[in-house]
Amino acid sequence: MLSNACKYAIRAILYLAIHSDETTKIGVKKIAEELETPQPFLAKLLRQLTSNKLVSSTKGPGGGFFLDKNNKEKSIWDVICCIDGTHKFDKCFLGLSKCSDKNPCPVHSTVSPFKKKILNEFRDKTISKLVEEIEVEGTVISLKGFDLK
Amino acid sequence: MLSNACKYAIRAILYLAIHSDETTKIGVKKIAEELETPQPFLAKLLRQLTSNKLVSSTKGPGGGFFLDKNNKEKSIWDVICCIDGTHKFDKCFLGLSKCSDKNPCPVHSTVSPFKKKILNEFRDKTISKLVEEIEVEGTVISLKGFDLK
DNA sequence: CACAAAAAAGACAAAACGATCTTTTTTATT
DNA sequence: AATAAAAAAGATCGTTTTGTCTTTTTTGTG
Repeated sequence: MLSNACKYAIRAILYLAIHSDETTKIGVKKIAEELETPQPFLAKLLRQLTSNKLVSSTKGPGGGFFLDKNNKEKSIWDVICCIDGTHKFDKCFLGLSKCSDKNPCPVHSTVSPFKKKILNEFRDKTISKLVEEIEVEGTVISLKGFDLK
Repeated sequence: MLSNACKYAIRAILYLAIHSDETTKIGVKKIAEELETPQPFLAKLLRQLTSNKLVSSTKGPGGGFFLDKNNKEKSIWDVICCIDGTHKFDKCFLGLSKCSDKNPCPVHSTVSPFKKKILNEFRDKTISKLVEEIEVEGTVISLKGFDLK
């Protein structure tokens, strides 16, 4: 479905959304440990996210990554577009370039409704809203080891 | 979502389901041309499908690939398992190994219902049933060039 | 200022995926 | 028996993805 890179990126953003803010910055090392992801690889992804304004960062001692207000108004969809590209969800399930609602492939009617719904959910919900829901529902989870908090 | 290999394989099976039977066998060359897929690559995939009993074949002049009755009772899901592996649809969207209904990741509730439904559709519907539906609905499409028939 | 902590940048390596090419085996036909 | 058509088998190659490593830049602190 998504690339590894994209999965790491989403988890990192959610981690930052929960644990960081303008005054609490977090270094790659810490993030990679908590998420159990390869550290240098994650560093590269964070750079990409930073240069696309999805994450903020400061250098030097006490520096690190964090989400500011603008960053928290972004969506999961923005992250997917940034890492995996825009066409992750609009491509035909069977890879046919001309598949569409009007000219459907044999599985279009099965797959298309779900893709549309998921796309909408990911596109319309901000990171901050998503984190809020997670916390309200009590389903907050440490992304490390995956234990309930 | 699916690998290229798997997309080619599904299209090839559907093509064979529509155009072949025990007495009408089709060679790789023809199939690859019709589906506009790389020929040697498709040949390798057809071998894999054949050795897994999803497709039948005979060698020699007049030989080729076709679907027999058993083959037509298989499902799209069988094809996906054969080419991309069993875990294509049961893995967590964020790649977390321990994600489940009881221990959900932050996007589990969004993604999970859709994955389950699609999985069921692909698993429960036989190739022959699928082709039947396609033909009844009049949405039969040549997989080449993707024009309505 | 010197130092150390951190991100930024980019070169490099390994594995998976996509695709091609050549050779071998089987088999129908003449 | 010879030939040719077809799948089977497997060696090879290029690209993308995944991941590591080293160097540079920035910046806060003693």
